[in-house]
Amino acid sequence: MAWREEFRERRRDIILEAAAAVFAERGYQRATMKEVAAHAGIAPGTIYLYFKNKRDLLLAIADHLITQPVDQTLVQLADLDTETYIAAILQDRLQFARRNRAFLQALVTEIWTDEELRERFFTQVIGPIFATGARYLKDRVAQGKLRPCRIEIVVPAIAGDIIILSALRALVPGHILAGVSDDELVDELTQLYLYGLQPAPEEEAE
Amino acid sequence: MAWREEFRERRRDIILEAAAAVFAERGYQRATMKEVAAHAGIAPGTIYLYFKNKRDLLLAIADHLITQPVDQTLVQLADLDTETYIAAILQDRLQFARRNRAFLQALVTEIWTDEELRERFFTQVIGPIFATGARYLKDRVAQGKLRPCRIEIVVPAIAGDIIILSALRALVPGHILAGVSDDELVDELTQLYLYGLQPAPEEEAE
DNA sequence: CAGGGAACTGAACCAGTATTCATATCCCAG
DNA sequence: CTGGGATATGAATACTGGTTCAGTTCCCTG
Repeated sequence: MAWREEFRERRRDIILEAAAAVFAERGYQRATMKEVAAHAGIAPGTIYLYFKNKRDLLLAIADHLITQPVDQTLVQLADLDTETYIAAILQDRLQFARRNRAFLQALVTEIWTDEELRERFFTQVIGPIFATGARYLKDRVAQGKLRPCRIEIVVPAIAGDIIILSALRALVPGHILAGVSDDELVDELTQLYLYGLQPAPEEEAE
Repeated sequence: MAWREEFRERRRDIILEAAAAVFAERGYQRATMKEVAAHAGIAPGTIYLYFKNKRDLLLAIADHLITQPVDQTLVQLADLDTETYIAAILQDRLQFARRNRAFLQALVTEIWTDEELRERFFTQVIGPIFATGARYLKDRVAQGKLRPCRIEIVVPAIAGDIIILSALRALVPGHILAGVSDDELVDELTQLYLYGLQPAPEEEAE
């Protein structure tokens, strides 16, 4: 009997992924239930056996992100030296963005105008990520390994930057960041955040 | 006779601003022409005497941003020292974002799913801004006043960061960047981009 | 003051779409 | 094989909202 449950669960996932794909492609508002159904290979009516309505589908997309195992990676890496750690964070954010591209983009189109969705997303998804970063940074500063800084500004700056840059790259591949790879992006930003734009002092050879 | 033209022009602006406000508030898709009309204090039909259709209204919003005088500020400031200049850029971007909040936010909701709009926005608005920044940075690097870096990454990083942070602040004032002022934001980011997170060498007292 | 053109109005139209539900299909237990 | 519960279907429904246009108002000109 239990396998029935599982089957149902799997089908729900299929619909959810189809919805994410279509919403990401066309935006939540202009995407139609018919399109979502077609993409999932089912009839429109079937969706309503798994989700209350269109909006419920959107909220489920948010929940999907929320309930994802939060990156233990970041916690485990806390002993690495700063440079490696920052690079690891950036790398990790990039991969998260890539793995969940459709889900994230589906949300992005609605976040700006949907109070409830925004609230959910920021407290449940973004908040914990920032908290992890903040904890690490605070430690390092306390140890004198990083200069004192306003952590509540620096953390969103770093985490936001990598996301926005990869979004830019994906969105307008022709112009901005054309032909820049993940690794190049991570390297350059790591340098920027660690050492800034100051020229290296003369006496310290590379 | 000419004053008639001018009157017409002014009314067009009123409608455009109303549209930007309503689109920003509700998002382009869910905003109705009736709402725009009400906000402008006219009848729905009247809008169509000034704009072809709803989409034309959106494109006009983009054009409004495009035809704004591009910041001579940035060009004029090119002789300042690096720290002042970067702070000035960030300040300038913040003010631009503030002045055009409604127009920008109206676009943001659609950019993700509208190829044409995205193309326009990035080539006409973002492109020139990046170009100015890139030119400056290149000069400085050539003069040895900044370390060599991949300019095509650093410029979007800096320009994007300040925008995303101010957007975050406006969007979720309760959580992220609660109570951080423009000046604090600019100061902290300037330090970050110039000097990074490295602790200051011991021998150099503040 | 009369005539006429320009600007404005908002009710009506119609295309598109979220949701429902009567019907069909599937699949297992008896 | 067969009855029936669960599942799926997609045409029909109801409604929303962009756009039109016949009628009205406004204001200038002669």
